[in-house]
Amino acid sequence: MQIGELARAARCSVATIRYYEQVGLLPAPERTAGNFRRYQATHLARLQAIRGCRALDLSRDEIRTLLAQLDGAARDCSAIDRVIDDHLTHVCEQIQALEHLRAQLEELRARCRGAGSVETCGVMAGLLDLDVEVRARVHT
Amino acid sequence: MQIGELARAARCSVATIRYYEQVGLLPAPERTAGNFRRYQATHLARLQAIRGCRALDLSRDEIRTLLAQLDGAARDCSAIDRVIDDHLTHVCEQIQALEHLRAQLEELRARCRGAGSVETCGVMAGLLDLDVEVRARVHT
DNA sequence: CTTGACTCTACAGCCGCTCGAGGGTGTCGA
DNA sequence: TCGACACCCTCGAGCGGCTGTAGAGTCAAG
Repeated sequence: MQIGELARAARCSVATIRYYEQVGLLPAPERTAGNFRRYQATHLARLQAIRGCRALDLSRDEIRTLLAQLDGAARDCSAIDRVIDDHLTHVCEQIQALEHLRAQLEELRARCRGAGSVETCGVMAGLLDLDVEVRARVHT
Repeated sequence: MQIGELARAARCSVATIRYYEQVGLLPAPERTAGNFRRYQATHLARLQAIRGCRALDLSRDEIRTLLAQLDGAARDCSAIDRVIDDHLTHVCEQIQALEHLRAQLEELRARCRGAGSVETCGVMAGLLDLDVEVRARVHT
């Protein structure tokens, strides 16, 4: 199986696969005589797991932790659970931050409501009053 | 007012201010004889507006659009409203994507529930089944 | 022998900063 | 006059998770 076929099977781009190899998520496969990567079924399974993790928005490091548990034949799954739990907490925090953001945006938009001019609009003025401390850190 | 004082007033870092200047959000101020930046009150107002926008997670380009409206002495505020509306829509989409993510994570975590070993845990197996197509594009 | 689909490496770019190195400036007190 | 110290300067690299480009090589079919 060469890289394009693997990419189609895992529904990701060829560049993404090479990137995963580069950062050590996907093991480097054997090469053909012409230096093409040749993948086995195990690679597809691992790539699908990685894509699943990314679909859950897990970071590179979190994914590495999970994969290491698989590889290490760990006796219990507590480390796996911890990664999932931590990430769940993180996702909930992000949701809360975004809800806060939405409320602020709605409040801001309400300040305009048909005011014609920039001066009377109140949106730009409202920007100055925002509580920058309670910054919604959406991207982490 | 030099850069450190401005940074304290706007509650951001000195490096951030230099970055905003570099990318054209904040106009380059005058310099002292010793090549230090010297800011006026107008710079603080503009910086606070930028920080307000960032607190709402507006992008560089969205902020540029808003600031251009301010600078251009535009007659009506429809462009401003459009930026806010579009961003609000975007934030709502992000929230929905994250809710979907949370549901998936909770479902995944439920698969373990005290299974001791990695093999019987079901979490790793669950990763393979995730609908990668409906990928929650949280970061845009 | 050529065409065309595929592959290779290496590097730059995106965003919104943040940090570090290696220097200069300006105001104190001793 | 010297040194200590806080502040400032520029330049360049780094983060994550890719994406895109350039320029070259591989391989099967016609």
